[in-house]
Amino acid sequence: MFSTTEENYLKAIFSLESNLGTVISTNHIAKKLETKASSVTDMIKKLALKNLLVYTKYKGVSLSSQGRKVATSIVRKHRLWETFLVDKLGFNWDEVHDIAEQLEHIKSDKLILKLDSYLEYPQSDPHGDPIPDKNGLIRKENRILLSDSKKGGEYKIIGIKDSSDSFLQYLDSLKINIKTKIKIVEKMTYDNSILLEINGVSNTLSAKVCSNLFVI
Amino acid sequence: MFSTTEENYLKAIFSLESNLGTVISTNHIAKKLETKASSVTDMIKKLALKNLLVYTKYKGVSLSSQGRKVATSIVRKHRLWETFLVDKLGFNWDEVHDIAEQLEHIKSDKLILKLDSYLEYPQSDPHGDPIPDKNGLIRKENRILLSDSKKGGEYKIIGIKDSSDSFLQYLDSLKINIKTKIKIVEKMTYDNSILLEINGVSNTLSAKVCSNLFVI
DNA sequence: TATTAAATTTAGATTAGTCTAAAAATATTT
DNA sequence: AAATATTTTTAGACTAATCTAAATTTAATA
Repeated sequence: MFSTTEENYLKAIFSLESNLGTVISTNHIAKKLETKASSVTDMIKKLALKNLLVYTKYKGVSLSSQGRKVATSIVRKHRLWETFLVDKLGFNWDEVHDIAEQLEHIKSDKLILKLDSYLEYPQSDPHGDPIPDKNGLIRKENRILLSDSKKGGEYKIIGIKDSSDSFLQYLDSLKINIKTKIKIVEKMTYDNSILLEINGVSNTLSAKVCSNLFVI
Repeated sequence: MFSTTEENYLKAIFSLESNLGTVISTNHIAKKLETKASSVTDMIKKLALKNLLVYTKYKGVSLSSQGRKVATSIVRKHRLWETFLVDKLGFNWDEVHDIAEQLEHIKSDKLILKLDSYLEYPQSDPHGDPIPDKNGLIRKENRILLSDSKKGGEYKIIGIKDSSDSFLQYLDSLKINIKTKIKIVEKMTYDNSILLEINGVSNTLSAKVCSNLFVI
């Protein structure tokens, strides 16, 4: 149906739309996919022709409902495969992105149905990101950033904003994981760092770390 | 390292060499891959340049040890994935070929190590074909064709020669599977069909079926 | 062995995806 | 509002893999 490249463009545009909430420019996509603006122009013309996105010259693109459907189905596959790699094969959460990036393009609806069932219909992937359902619907938690937490409050880590390998490894060293429970001991106004307690152990997290952790 | 297309050529040549035991001609490969001879010439030139096979103009090709290594690693991945699809995801044995055909090209050594371990180091795939080990070594059973069995003998089905969907489905209808035990009641000289017993039930298998089943 | 048939290779074209460099449009700044 | 900077698009070229049609080599046959 669609080439791997086409799927990657749709996924990238979907991700940009979700984060920026605006029409997406050629340069945005080029940066995201580490390619040249001219290549992007070529591809978005092609995707527009297939009615996967709406494109106005010099004005950027936005996904059509059909394009969004394709994009979310790729995201669904990516997150199901990541869950499989961690939960079943025993990979660490910082090792699975590149492999899932390949697996997400395998063409077989039945495979994904069976994988979903085998994993017992997970709601979120190893980084806490929600797994879209068969119809592309993405449940949204009323999560907040750890940086917006309140002193004295008790929270649970439920998502990672920056899922880079280095950040995930740093979280490992801090014994912070999805579902880890924390208590806010103090919020430092000087540098916006937070003093908190994890399993009875005190620790200080920098402002940068706090703005990349979702809690509930 | 290698493109999906290159890998498919190497796999096809490996399969042809295993079956024919000769130097492989351009036309052989073209037929196997359902492509044109001219395309094959282009690709084998390229593979020869990479030292994956030995090519003499107009005389055909044979895999180099390096090429054989790549080919067996693809076969290994294919058969491990087929095993996963049947044993873990619950696919029927006639449904897995096309999906494994895609999965075999996923690039990650660690993934295959972990998959192998997760499947508990299987020796053969759902069709009874041996799974090459990490070094590309393929254990060979001293199996025979059912057509070469002896009257009165007791055997076990251990492999399928023609793994086409339709044959596999026909075997399903006969309740014949890998590991099924059979007893040869009579060998009909007239049409080379065989009368046998499966779990106490008598059945006649045609010469064609018997020449596509491996037993031990 | 000369002729015909079959297999193989070459030449040139095509498609998908990418790139560089130049042109055109839009944004920003003075 | 004019000049400059940035973004975007176009034009033309490149690579990988494929194809058709023609040319060449090898095999088969009379």
